[in-house]
Amino acid sequence: MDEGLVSVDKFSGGSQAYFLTHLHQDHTRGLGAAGGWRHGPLYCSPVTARLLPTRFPGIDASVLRPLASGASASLSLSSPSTGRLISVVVTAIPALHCPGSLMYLFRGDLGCMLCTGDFRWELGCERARAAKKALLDALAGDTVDVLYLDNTYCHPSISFPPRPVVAEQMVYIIRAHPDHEVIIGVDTLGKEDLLIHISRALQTKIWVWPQRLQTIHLLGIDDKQEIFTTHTSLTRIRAVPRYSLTIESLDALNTVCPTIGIMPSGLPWLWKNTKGKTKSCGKSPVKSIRCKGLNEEGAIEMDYDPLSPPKLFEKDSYALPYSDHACFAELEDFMQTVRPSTVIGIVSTSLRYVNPRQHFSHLCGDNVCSDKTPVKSKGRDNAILTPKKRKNDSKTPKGSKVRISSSSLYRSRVTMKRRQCCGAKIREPEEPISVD
DNA sequence: GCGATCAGCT
DNA sequence: CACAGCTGATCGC
Repeated sequence: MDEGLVSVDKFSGGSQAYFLTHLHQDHTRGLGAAGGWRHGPLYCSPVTARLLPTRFPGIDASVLRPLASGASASLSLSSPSTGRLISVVVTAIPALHCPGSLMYLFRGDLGCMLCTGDFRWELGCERARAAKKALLDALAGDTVDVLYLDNTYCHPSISFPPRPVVAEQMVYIIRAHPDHEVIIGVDTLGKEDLLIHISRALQTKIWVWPQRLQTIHLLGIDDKQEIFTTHTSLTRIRAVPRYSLTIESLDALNTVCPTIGIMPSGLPWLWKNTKGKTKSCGKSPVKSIRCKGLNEEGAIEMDYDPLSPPKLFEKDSYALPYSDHACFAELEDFMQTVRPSTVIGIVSTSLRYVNPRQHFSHLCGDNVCSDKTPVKSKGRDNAILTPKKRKNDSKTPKGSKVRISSSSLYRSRVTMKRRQCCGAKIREPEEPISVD
């Protein structure tokens, strides 16, 4: 296969065109290289293009090639080995992972390849049905030779409800704590729909940290500032960086006033109650919930008890299966729809890499072939058609002198700089707990 | 001294 | 466990 042509979510150079699926940090490594991005044209969604300069100030707007959902672009590449022209048409498909997230379908002289990036595939929701139609339209009957699949939750034991259902559960939980402050853990991008739903249902504004509000406004959400605020005095509900929602931070907040924490996440081990039993994928839920108007049947039955959701910690804090990645049934439908010749998972860890072929070989065209998927190192396998020189173990050279002097001063400055650029870690926002 | 990158952690 | 992402240490300019 010809190499050095196109890269998806990989920005180490050596390609002729670059594609960014969405603006989460684990997909943008290499984009912030010194002196700005200059390796080649960078394709992404218009939303991502709008947000990019805030994350990567050095980026030159002239290299950006915004591609709207459903739109196509023609690429004229040249083969690094023969110099011959290679024509490729790329089409952007909504990925429904976070704002601005896309899949990319490549068709042309190299065959047909689909890179999902991270995606969700809730076919009970209109948005996903539209995405499915866009994908089928773009495919136009072609067979996908290689599918690069978001295999984050590629295991039959993993299922979660559509996000609107979980959003309603969240409203339910907050309503059940009318006198509590509420802390919700979120990332730098994503789950805006969830927060908007909560705000509207409870007629309450939601506090976010300043950089998060900037992101929201760049997304074109809440221009009239009716939903989000950076003033804690206006609301009891706060969305804080996910990593800052800890036992310690909740304890600290509870010394001031009663506070619950809510972690919307697909991570299965979070949905355990205090006795350590997994609830939402277990056998007999205590109760189920009906949410009306979410699909044609008018209701979705839930295998989840909204009255006593799993505890995040041993406190009034909850984990909800609100996932921005497809669950197993959704992956199965996706595989059924695409029926690729080959599938490769884009997510892997050193401990557990779930090869999608393990579960979906019957949905692949080449299931007679032996498994040629390379053994994965920790990280994501995002590159396509690029020189596959992945360095697996870059050992840190030892032997340099240990410098101790002024290091603490240096540390704090680094931290301050990062906070200015990326947004601060918020532990006890604007709460006068102990000011010293 | 500074930015980039890695290891470690949640 | 680690979705995505913070933190501190270290490297190289």
